[in-house]
Amino acid sequence: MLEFELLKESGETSDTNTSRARLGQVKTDHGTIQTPIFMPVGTVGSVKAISKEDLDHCGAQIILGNTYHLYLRPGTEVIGHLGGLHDFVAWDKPMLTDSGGFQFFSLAKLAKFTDEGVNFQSHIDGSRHFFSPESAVEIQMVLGSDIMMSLDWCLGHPANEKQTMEALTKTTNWARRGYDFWKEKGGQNNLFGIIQGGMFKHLRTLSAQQLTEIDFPGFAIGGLSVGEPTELMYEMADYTLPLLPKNKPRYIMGVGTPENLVELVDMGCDMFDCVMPSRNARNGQLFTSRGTINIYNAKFRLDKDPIDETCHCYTCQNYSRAYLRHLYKSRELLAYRLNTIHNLYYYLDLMAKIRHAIKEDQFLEFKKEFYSKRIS
RNA sequence: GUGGGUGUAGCUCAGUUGGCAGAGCACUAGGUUGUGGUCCUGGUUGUCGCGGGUUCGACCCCCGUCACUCACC
Repeated sequence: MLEFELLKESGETSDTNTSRARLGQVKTDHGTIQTPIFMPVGTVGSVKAISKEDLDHCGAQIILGNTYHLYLRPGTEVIGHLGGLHDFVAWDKPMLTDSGGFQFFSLAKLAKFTDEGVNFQSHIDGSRHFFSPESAVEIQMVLGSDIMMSLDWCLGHPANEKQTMEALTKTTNWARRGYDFWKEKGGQNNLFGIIQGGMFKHLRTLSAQQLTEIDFPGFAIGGLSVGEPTELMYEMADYTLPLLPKNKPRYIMGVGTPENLVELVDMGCDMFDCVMPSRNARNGQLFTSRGTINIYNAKFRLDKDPIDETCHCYTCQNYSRAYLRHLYKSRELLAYRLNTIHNLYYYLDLMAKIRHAIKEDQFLEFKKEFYSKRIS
C-alpha cells in the first residue's frame, strides 16, 4: 500500500521565479519517507561498500534495488524463497525497485525490443532471457518492492522524433499492460508509471497525458540525463513536471548532481536516485559544501583537515584528507567505505536541509546560500 | 684473473635493416547522472652508463672505459 500526502507547496517568490518546491511524505508498508528525497542506489541488493548501519548513519530512508540485476543473480526464486528482498538484504525500511528498462538502454547491444517485451542476453554469462511488462511487475512483486516501476523504453541523446515516438508508444502500452497485470494479481497500489518523450515537448505532453490516464499512485520522468546538456535536461524537466498530478509523487530517475537536485526540487520534483554519490566515492570524487574535490590530488598529501569542515558524517568526524588520499591511492578497501559514507551523508543531509528550508519558507534563501558557498 | 651477459623514464623492460626514443606501472590532472565501473580519458618525466670513432645520420656498428651480474679458475 502506498499513500502520498502533499504537506506543503512552497510558492516562495524571488525576482526571477516562483518556487514550486513541495514538501510531502510517502507511506509504504515498510514505513514513511519524507520528500523531497534522495534514494541511494543498491543495484544488486547492496549499496556498494557500506552496511545497513552506515546507511542509517547517512540518514537513508529508502534504497533502490534493480530488477534486472536481481533477476539474473541471485535469481527471483532465491529471493522469493528467502522471504523477499527486505529479509534477504536485512533492510526493513522502504525499497524501490527499478524495472530493468534502463539496463536495456545501457546494455543496448544485448537487448532487442519487440512489442511483446525485451529479449536480452545476460551481461554475466551471455544466457538469453525475456522480460515482458507483466514479468517485470511479477518479479518486483516477488521481491516485495515497496515502490515498483513499470517496464519502459529509455532512449539516449540524441534520438530523433520517430525513434522517440516509438519508444514512447511502447512505454505507454507496456505501462498499461503492467498495470492491468498488477491489478489482476492484487497489486497494492504501489506501481509507478514512467514518462518518456525524449527532448520533444509535445511528446512529453503526449506521454504524460497517456500515462496519467492510468491510475498510477506516482509518476517518474525517465529518459533524462542520458547525455544531453544540463540546460536541456532542466528545460525538459521544468516543462514535464507541471503535467503531472499534484497529489501524486514525482520522481526524476537517475538524477543527479547536488545542483541538479536543488534545481529540480525548485521545479516541483519529489524523488531522486543517482549512482553519482556512491560511484564517484569509489572513484575518489567527494562532494562538499564548496563543490567537489578529487581526494587523490597531490595538494591533500599533508592536509590534516576533514573533507568538509561543516560535515558531521563519520568520515569527517574521524579522518583527515591526507589519510583518505593515502587510503585511496593505496587501493585500501576502507577508502571505498569511508568515501561512500561521506558522499551519501552529504546528499541525504542536503535533502534534509532542503526539506527543512521548504518547511520554514526559506527554500529560495537556502538555494542562494547553497550556490554562494560553491567555489567553482 | 679468464670468458660471457646486462646497462634506455622513478621502477620493470621493449626498441625492427643505422632514419623524429617507446610501453606498462608509478606520478599528475580531468571525467563519471534509473551502477556491466578498483573504471575511463589526457598529461609530465630521458646526458639511451661514460669517452672516443665510423657515418649525411648512432640506443643500434667499431675501439676504449666504468658499474652490475653469471660461469670458470
